[in-house]
Amino acid sequence: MLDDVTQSQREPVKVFLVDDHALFRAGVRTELDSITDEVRVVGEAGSVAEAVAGIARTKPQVVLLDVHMPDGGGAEVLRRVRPELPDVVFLALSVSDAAEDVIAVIRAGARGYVTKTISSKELVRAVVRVADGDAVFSPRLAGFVLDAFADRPGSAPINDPELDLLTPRERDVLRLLARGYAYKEIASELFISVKTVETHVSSVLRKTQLSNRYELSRWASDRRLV
Amino acid sequence: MLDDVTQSQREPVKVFLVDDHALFRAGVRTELDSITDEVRVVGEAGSVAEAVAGIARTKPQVVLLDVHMPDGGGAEVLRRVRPELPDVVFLALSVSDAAEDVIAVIRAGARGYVTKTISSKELVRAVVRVADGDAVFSPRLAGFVLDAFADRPGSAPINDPELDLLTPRERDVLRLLARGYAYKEIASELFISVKTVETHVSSVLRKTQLSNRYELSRWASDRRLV
DNA sequence: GACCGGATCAGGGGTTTCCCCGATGGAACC
DNA sequence: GGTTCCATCGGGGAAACCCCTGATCCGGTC
Repeated sequence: MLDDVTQSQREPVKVFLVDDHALFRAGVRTELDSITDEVRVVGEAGSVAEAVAGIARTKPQVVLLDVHMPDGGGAEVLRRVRPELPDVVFLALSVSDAAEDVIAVIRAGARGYVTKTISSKELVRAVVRVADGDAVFSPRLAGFVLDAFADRPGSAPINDPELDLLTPRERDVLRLLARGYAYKEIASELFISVKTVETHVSSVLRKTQLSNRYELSRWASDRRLV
Repeated sequence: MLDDVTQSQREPVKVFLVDDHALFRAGVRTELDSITDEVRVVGEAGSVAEAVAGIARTKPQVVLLDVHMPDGGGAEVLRRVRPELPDVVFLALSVSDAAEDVIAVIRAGARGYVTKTISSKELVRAVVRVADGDAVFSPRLAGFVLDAFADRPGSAPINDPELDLLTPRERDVLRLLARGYAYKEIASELFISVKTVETHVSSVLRKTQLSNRYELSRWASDRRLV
């Protein structure tokens, strides 16, 4: 926020664009390249796989990253690129202003999150700032991260739309499941049959949109259910 | 960052100062009250106890909070005030730019952290922004929070006798396993066959004395391998 | 050169998980 | 008195997981 460094004195910041809409990429590229020489677009990609390869090849300083893409989220790109290239800075650029999207991509290592309502000029400024090591967020979005980071003051295990959907019995099962119990063990613990356990697990998986009990285990521990 | 709301149109933001140096408080109060009518200082305190009482009495929107005080840190004020007055916003204002100070006070619920090198004008702007629900950090400081929040990829996983027993490849497999990847996914990620994945998992289970991959998942996340 | 450990792969077999389907009894709500 | 939701149970099947054994190749070490 307070950096008055004279940008014109240095090399342009090398930027890589990741977004599954070619038209959007073209727009951003044109805007960034035309309005300033502070940034320079060195490559772009329309999928996770392309992004991983393209970033490794072009070695940008900053990656502008769409959060939702057909073959995986922006977080996936982060997870695959960061181990190899820890110095690349990621700035999420998304239509979504949902807290869970922001948190997920920041948790994966992005250093900022701006929505696509941003103007070209502001985007340039945001790119330069993250390249300088600053964090950049659209208004309100930083609060999501801080809330998630802060110790909730007594405010209990966390409330979530998905969590509210679960019935009491489903939570019982989930608690044990997350602790590593096998279905059979859960069954004997709760005095119900394995089949009933399966039914509950199925419901939980469906309601949480997760695909297996391993993710469920992590999901539950994120929510302090264990 | 992008809010162009006309401040002059609304009520001044009510600010409470907490700092153990009376002279510093006087300076801030004079500056804030003189240079603008966007903010108004409604009270001040030189200790944690005074702060808790004063904030409850004056009901400010924003509290400027020193991090280090004789009878407890700023985090202590936060912990005691927030349960009663959840709508009060805290902005840390400190000489320290140490990561642990920043993290501690943000974890306690502060919505920003600026150092005392800030100018009066910038401080006013920072106060207004946090009152608007934005997060405000001096340059570089936000990065500390994001780093602490992000899943750490390289940064010092815990060491353990069992962990030392694992071969590098076994750790690769374990990392993905703990993230909820299926064997098949791990195989394609690491360019090995499912059978090899099974072998590695078996070795890890044997070495860690655990009985299945769910326990393994929790074990790994306890050790920050994920 | 022999030995050992790490990494890779494979076969075979048993267990567990997951996902369809359907069913019953009870409570709550209109 | 029907409808809806919850909790319970089951069959059948596909996929994934776990374990055991055995095998090859490679890079160190003694």
